[in-house]
Amino acid sequence: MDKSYNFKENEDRIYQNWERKGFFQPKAGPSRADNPDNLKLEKDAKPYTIVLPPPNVTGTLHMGHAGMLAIEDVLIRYHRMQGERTLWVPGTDHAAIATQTKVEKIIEEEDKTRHTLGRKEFLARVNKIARESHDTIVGQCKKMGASLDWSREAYTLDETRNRAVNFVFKLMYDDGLIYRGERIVNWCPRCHSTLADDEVEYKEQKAKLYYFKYDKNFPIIIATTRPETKLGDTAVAVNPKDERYKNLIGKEFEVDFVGVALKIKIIADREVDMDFGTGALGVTPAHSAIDWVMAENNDLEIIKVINEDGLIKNNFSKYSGKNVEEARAMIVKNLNKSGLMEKEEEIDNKLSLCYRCDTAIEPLPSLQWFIDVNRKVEHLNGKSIKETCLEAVRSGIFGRDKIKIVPERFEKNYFHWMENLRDWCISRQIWFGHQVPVWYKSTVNNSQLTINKKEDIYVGVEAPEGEGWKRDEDTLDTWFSSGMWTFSTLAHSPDEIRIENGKLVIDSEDFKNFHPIEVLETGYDILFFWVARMIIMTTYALNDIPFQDVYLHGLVLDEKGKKMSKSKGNVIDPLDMIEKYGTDATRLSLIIGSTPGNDMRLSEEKVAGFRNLVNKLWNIYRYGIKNYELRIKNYEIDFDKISLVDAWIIKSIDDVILEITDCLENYKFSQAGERLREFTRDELADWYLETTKFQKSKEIEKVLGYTLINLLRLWHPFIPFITEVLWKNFSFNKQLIISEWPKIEKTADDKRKALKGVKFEIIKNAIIAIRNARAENKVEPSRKVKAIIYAGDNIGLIKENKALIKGMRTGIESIEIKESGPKPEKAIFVAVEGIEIYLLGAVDEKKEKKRLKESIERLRQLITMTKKKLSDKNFVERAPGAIVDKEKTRLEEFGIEKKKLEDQFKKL
RNA sequence: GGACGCAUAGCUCAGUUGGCUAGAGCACUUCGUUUACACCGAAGGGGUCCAAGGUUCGAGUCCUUGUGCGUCCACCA
Repeated sequence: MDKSYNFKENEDRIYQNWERKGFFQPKAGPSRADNPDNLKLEKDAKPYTIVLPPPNVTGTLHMGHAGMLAIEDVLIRYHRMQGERTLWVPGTDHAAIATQTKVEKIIEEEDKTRHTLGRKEFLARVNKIARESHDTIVGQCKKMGASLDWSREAYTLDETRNRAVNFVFKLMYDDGLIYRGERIVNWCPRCHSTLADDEVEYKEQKAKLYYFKYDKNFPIIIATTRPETKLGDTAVAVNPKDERYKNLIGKEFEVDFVGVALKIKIIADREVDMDFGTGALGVTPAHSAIDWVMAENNDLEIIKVINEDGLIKNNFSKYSGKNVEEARAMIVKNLNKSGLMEKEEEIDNKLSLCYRCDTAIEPLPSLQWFIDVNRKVEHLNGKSIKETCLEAVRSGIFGRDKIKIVPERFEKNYFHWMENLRDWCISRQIWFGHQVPVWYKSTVNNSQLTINKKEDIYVGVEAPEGEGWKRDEDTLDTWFSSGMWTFSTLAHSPDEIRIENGKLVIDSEDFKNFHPIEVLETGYDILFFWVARMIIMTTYALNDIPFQDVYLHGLVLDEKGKKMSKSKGNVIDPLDMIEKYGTDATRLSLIIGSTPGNDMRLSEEKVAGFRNLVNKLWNIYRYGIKNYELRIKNYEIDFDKISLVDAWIIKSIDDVILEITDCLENYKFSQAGERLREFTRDELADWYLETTKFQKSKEIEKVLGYTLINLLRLWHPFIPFITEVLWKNFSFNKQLIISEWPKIEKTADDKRKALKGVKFEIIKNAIIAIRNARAENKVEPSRKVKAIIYAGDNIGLIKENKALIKGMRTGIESIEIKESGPKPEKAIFVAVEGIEIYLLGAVDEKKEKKRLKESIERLRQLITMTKKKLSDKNFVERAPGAIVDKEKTRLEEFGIEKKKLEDQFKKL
């Protein structure tokens, strides 16, 4: 064995071996110990499912993905070892807008646009790039050691998923949930496309705020930065509390605004800020989202002023055909000329820009498809989507427990978002994605702004029969399809998806076995985008929840706390880290120190640190194998033959098994990793292994073997590769990945139960005391010294382990042990002779006294409190009997403990 | 403007329902190369747990207010 662990020799090889043997499939597990090649789990084994949040096929995986893979793989490997039928479904997301934009940028360099290429050829280009990206992503997942079941891989835009999308769309349409309506969208006049809200970029700039009246007879001065849109005003809104305008509310005026006739109604709206401008807002329903809502509430006429090229539409006299800047200049000029302009003021303004071309966004009304979140439907037991989704997390629904979000505080965010949810716009004017499954009679132009007659629209899974139908050119919001991810991935061909009695049916074994999934592990940044959408889609389509738990991880930031991005050049590539430090170290660096919902800073030093830890583990085994025969048939320990240190380490690993199991059951990955690190280095390597160099125990092979095999099992979910390599040193014919998770037997014999593990601490204390004594007095290392230990009651213990104390880096040549000395009896005292100083205490008398005093005081307080509690009628009446009994028991225990401490104190 | 979060050692962070002397990693100081490991070992220094007030026998932990920082949502007509 080499001095250092060579991960490069092992990782790819082992991954291929696992995959080839089918260990990533749900049938693999520890239940068939005798025949590892014929894996089969009992049918009644509990299923455990995670679906991988599908990475976008826009490029390569970053550290955030790596962290996600590491955490999910820990869960999957742990549950696999628990004997559950474990399934982790891989897949990728077509990420409609992101992918299309990326490809548009590429073809832009060839001086082409998607329009010059045409839909078919453009999509071919997109698909090619998506496929390349997909292959890279799959390779990266494998490098991370992720035990994903590749035989079940899915894609959000493949045929099976498309089938599910079309069916659910149709179901919702038939239920009246999906409707077509107008809404203000962010329109880029240059790209000729709508933009999602998060694709709009804001730029701080100075802008002019113009104060003017529409005409001489109009009573109110309004303020605006965009006079050209005022050609489409149909109202002026004021705050209902505003005394200045109160008496005008409800009145209507006919005005001549720079040569264009307008009808203006004065309306009241609480949204209006009384302190901005004149406190009066010219309402332009067609070109402002807020105004649109006001128009809906007040039943105002909608006049469109600007067209899709950013030009003023027809019928606006001389302004028609001008672009917005020209029109603005003309109107400002006219207002000045006619004396209607009151003043111009410079203000700070945020300009909305297209993130692609920096063109100013034009808010325009456009015909879109929506999902009504407030309509009550029979399919949801007469409730609305909103109500259902709130209930699913608040109290549970469809007979399931409530969906638990970890960390809990995000439940508040979820409720807040869901309560304020508006109808979900699901159509997008891009080509890459699930095309809306709607056809129109060819006599109707679907980009027009009129709503079609009902008989001219066909909604279905396949194209309609007959001539003259033309499909809607729009595609669906990417979250519409990824919202179905937990169940759509469990179908493996389009035939398995159908509608029955107005409900979606997934007719596959996998769906029956694995839905709903156990936990959705994803980033908190997509709680609303994705997690909420999954709850919407699943509760509606299946009348079930998509998942029981949601675990939200944080973002992986660079060491300065900044988001990693290519433009900043601060990206740490997971593949680089794997190449340099190995997958195991990379995984640990992402798990330890990462707590749910909190961002994490990552540096290369951190990864290097964990490489060192992995190497430590390697050397622990190297030592063990070199010095002991560990390939033995059984590791049953004869408790009569073990030494004090053996008992200590057995007790310790047993405790660790319980702790790690508890941590993993409760999503405390970081804590589990830290505890394992502590045990591995501080307890096993630094103490137990050191003692084996000096102690003679007959059972040492079994004890060491028992400790090591359990340690490997506990570490395996975190660092799968090195643990699998080391596992070979033991006499198991089953690979570690499908071995049992360690358990502490309930039927353990009395001797095991009696293991306290604390006595060795006394020896440890003596050794540490001697080391300290030497260090503090700066003894030359070569100087040979003699130690005298006053051991008190522990004299037997110390005597038995004299050799150990001498050997454990104490630098002591000889030891004399005395029962009593010049100091009190209970404590151990160490004296180092042969040098100037004479005596040092292992236990500081002053400190000890203080500690005892404080402990006694605390117990006194506890007793007071408990007595008070028990005498409180309210408490006794309110608390169940068990709690009252518990309090009584505690009171007794406190009393005994207090007495003990008081005795100790007296002796001091 | 609305909501949520964070503030603990020089740095990065743990600290589960209030309860042993507030912990870890890195960094720092001193010592050490004894055949598992220099990708190493031993010992050590360093904290008014942001401030003020409150609840409690007891607060890093719960409540209120303030300060600083961050994130998300809405958005300035």
